Amino acid sequence: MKLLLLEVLCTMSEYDPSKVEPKWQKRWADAKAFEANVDHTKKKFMTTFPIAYLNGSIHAGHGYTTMKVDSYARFKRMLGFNVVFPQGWHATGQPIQGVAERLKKGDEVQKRILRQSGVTDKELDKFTDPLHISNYYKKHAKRDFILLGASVDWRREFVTTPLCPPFSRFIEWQYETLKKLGYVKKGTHPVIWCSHCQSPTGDHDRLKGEGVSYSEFIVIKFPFEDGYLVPATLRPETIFGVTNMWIHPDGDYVEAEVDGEKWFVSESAIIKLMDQLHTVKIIRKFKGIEIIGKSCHTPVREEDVKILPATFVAVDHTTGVVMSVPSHAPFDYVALRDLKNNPDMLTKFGLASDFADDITLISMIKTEGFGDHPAKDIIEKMGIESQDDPKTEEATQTIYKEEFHKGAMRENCGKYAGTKVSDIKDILIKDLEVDKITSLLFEPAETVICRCSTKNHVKILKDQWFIAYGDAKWKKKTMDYLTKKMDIYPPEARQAFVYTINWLRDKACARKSGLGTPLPWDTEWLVETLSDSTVYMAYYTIARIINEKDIKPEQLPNELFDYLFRNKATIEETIEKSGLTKELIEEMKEEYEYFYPPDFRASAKELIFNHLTFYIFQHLALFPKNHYPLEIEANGMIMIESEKMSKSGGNSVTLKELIEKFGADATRFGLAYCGEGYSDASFRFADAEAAGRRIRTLFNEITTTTFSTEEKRIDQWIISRLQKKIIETAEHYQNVRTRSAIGSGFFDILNDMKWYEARSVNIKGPGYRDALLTLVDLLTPIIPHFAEEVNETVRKTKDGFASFRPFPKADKKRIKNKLEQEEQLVKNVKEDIDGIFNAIKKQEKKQASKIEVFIAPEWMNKILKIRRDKPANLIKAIMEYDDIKKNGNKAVKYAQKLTKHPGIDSTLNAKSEFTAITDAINYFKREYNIKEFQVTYASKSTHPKANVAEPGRPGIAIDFS
RNA sequence: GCGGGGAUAGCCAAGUGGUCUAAGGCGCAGGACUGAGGUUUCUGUCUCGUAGGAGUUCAAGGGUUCGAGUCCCUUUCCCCGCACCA
Repeated sequence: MKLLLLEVLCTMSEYDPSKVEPKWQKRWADAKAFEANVDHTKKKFMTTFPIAYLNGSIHAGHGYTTMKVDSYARFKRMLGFNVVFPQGWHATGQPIQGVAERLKKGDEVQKRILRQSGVTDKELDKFTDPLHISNYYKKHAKRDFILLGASVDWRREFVTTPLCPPFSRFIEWQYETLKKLGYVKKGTHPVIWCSHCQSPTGDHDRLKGEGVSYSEFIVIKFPFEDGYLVPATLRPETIFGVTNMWIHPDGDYVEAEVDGEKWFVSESAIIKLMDQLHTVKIIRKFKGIEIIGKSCHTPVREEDVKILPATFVAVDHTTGVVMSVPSHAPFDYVALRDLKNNPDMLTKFGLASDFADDITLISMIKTEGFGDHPAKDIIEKMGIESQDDPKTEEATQTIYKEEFHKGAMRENCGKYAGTKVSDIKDILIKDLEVDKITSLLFEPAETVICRCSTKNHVKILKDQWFIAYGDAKWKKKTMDYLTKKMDIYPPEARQAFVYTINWLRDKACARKSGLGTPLPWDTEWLVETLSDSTVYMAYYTIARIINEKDIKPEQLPNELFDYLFRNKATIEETIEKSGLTKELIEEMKEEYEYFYPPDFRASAKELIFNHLTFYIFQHLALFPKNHYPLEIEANGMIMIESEKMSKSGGNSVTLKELIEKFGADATRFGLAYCGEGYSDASFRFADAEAAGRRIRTLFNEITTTTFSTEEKRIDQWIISRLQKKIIETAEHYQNVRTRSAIGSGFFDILNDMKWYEARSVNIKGPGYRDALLTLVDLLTPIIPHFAEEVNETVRKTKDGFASFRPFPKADKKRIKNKLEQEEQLVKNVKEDIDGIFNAIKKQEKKQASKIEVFIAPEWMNKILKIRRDKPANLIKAIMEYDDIKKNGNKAVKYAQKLTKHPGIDSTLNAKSEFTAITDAINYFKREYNIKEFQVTYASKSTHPKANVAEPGRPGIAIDFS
């Protein structure tokens, strides 16, 4: 029977998130609580989270950023704003097709990822259809947002690409407008290219060379026979130190007609030259050995140099011809030394054994810390024996770095003498170009091998469509707007925006494969992912009407968008072209004018370098000034238990898994608490679990505690503290610092409540009740389901949601600094007593019989007060007062201590200290289980401990019986 | 390589010169409660210490200062971006 009662009690008080949370999610939906409509009596607030990509489940990372957005949205709602938080989906590009294709091939990793997101084996073969994939993930993603309790207005949903034809129309309008404004134009662009697959090789398509980009090599034309021998180099300035040329004796070379000139290059260079927009015709093929021993002519220095054999020459790299600068290039030095030391390497090719002997090193760069011939020095120092030694590469890097940063051109470099190496490249290239001595050749910085195992080269794509992010005026406008008008959270992220705006060049905005909206004027091209996701937030404002009225793409002509978003077309034209009623069009216009621009947008920080910056650029190009975006938050990545999350690595955690395990509120708490600001966050399961426990016990406490109505001193104290916490917490929310908001709005208040309990035993008064309920309000943006439940069961609110309660307002009149200081003094005294007890070894610790506390004499407070006026000489200043002077040595010592430690201070006077401690006598008696606790003015006692009393730090004497 | 951000105790993290004592959370240990477990709560959690003390610590090394986790320099390591890819 007793057991039964206990169980009943348990179930009664048990807070069960798995029942409470769905209940409130349903009620919010039924009441259309988060559906925001135009309401001119209220200020609007539009907040957005990037459209989620539909190639996988919503995971913890989405959850992390979503919590920044949702808690901010909920905070603003409590401040009285008419908040709209729309959400759409992203399907543009290759990845969704990629999933389908990998699945067709039976890829096991892909199958595992799909199974993890809840796909049964039976359904698996449907996922070979991209459309099915995006629909599937869309459905699940929306469900996950709802399960988390995100306060989204779902009427404004859409998906990119022709999967949602009205949205495609919006993109068509966007790009036609950008083109009209001159921001979209045609151009060429180099890409890493696979000649076998006939397509650019993206990072994910590479067997080798992930993340490798291309470098610009300078091809220099050395007159040779009736044409040119053309080495390619990254260091054109070393042309002043060229002593000979290197050719691989066994290499396949060709004589070819390149843009009307005759070039001698490796056979493998031909395809690169052709793909880099040169006209090329092969005349004949030959082996390298054929021209070894001949001479060519150096441009600039105007001398003949010999062509010599070298095995280190990589024939398939650049042009397969290398100019030799043995003074500064380790490979060249070693190769030359080899030839001189082994005459048979020369005689083998029919050359005289002393053929290379007359070649002397030419030093042409002076670098601090190096001799005349840095290559020679480093080779000898590192003990490199031959040109095939791998250390030679390392030596090359070292010299290149040093010379580039610290080196300057020597006197033998003509008009360039004295120029820094780091500056010369651009100057020299310009000069050489004028004389038509050079040409550009792009080559991957490191070897790139395609999945099809073909070695890749660089191809320059023609007729590419670009967005002119490199446009100087557009950049300046964007930069000005960013620096003058935008709020960026956290502040560190601003640097990244500035950097990105400066660095951006024209960006290719269309591709030929994947999903996407075709460019209206050139339909074989599809607008690519990062380009169709820049201003879609404007579409949210009209999406509700388009969805509800089922408006067809043909009813959305450019004139409509021009009228709505740019004030360009007239209403009459718009009605005529769209066939929509005036009423409907004006309704759309009103929605847009009311809700736009997005006030707030949050995303992971890596998107600053593309998406978030494009977002600013394009808004400035397309929309009127009053509709430019306002605040951006960029957060770090989320890690799980300090490990990077990776889908293929198998430690990816879906949002749904978290919610099933901990409940929505505990998950929200965990996500909000695991990080903030620019550095990476780490989600910890233990934290989410602890949050769940705290929520349950908090609920029990709220529902079961009876409060007294008598307001005591400690109630005033906690209320005073509370006002400060309200101010702090509101500030943290405003700065999107969810972790700090939980710190001040939850943990700090909880600690104050603990102290309150310790001080007042079993009585919980109005202050405690205030703290408890205010805490719930402060946390409503983080744990809304809980807040709703409290609102209903405790506040007995019949209609209206906790989500719309006003955010607590601090009452500054209730802040009592003196009272707080007095309470702090009590805490300090407790800590000191604890310190004393701690210092006594446990086994010898006896029951204390009496504790006596000595309050420092008032003249010491006077010294503190005098010091606050910052006199030049404190000791001199205090001696002008007789009451201090008569304490002589003691006063001087205290003054000296204060000078040494400027931080020591206390503004309470002796009388306040006395009252405060006296008020806490019962507390101390209880805490230490003693009969006698006495407070005495130090001036009235001869006890030795009375002497150590200082303001803010009373003397303490403990008697043991 | 270039640009940006970092490195604080077992873990996460607050802390941009001043109470000679480095918040808070998690975890862990012990006590209380319980038949037990969980919850809750108290105490402890760098070292030494029978009177509130002493010493050592904030990636490493150096410097500035009466005083440095905090400012400066050097080094090492980590994260993000470097594009046509979402």
